[in-house]
Amino acid sequence: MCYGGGVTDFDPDRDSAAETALGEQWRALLARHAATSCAIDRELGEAFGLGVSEFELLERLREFELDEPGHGERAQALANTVHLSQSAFSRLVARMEKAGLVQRTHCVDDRRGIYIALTGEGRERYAKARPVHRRILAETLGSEG
Amino acid sequence: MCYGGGVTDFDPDRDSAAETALGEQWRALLARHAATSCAIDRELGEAFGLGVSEFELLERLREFELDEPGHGERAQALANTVHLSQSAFSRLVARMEKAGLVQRTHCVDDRRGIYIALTGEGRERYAKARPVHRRILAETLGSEG
DNA sequence: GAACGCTACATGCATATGCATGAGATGCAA
DNA sequence: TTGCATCTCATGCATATGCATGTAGCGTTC
Repeated sequence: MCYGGGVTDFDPDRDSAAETALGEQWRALLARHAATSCAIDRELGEAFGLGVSEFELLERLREFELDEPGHGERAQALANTVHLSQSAFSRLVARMEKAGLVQRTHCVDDRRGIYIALTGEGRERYAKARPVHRRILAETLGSEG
Repeated sequence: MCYGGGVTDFDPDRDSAAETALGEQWRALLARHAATSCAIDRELGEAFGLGVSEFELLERLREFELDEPGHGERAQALANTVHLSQSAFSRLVARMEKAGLVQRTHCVDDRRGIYIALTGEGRERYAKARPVHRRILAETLGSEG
């Protein structure tokens, strides 16, 4: 009889149960990420000229600012929080400085580093964009458990 | 005394509890997505010349193929599954055809549409890449709950 | 203090992406 | 049949990204 196959069967075209679960988790993550970041890019882009990365950076800067009002934050400390390569982060900051949302200043104690700080315009733009951002999160993440 | 503030206080710089939860969920999603897709791009890129989108397309094609061996799948049906714009999807298929992984054929019943099918090389590449992909998912998604 | 390695950020280059548009095919209406 | 709207995929263009590299400043060793 066929006894003996059971759970030890191996089919190279089939995942194990654990693999299947992870695969579904990954697909769900991809779908959510696409839907949400797409909506953010579209709505915040149209209304405020911001993308996902731009908004994230504004938000981190605002948090740092509330936490410790000062001269801004080191670039290195911020780069990790927005999931960009060092070069992409450098350009992101350059774009946003050009747009008047942030300001770069060289550190006095270590002239290799730079501080990045919100401008008034950046603070204002973030305040306006935040409700929209939160609404999008509620719409795209809230209903799906 | 300060009685009377309580839960009705509104601070434009603070989220409600629900907003905070969604915000954290979104940041976690961003972090996981970045870590996982980054690892996939790096490892599958080095070993097999595949990125996240390339692997996803191979996987969908393989699934369709196992489900119903035939002439391939309509482009339109696949485009939605990989979270790309129509133009990006078109170019993805073009790249992969050039690399010998898939094959495009015009539909006979509707000559506007195309069928996309795995080649032998595509099937083989997918079979080799899949264990690596699954391992990365286990490493980046498995441990984080 | 000169030379060396290391760190922090900027930039050249190749590429993947999205939007707008183009090109070909279909179907329907007059 | 002709004309027109629609559909499916491809392509021009602008831009964001990553990798490799460049540039400037720091620290250490001799």
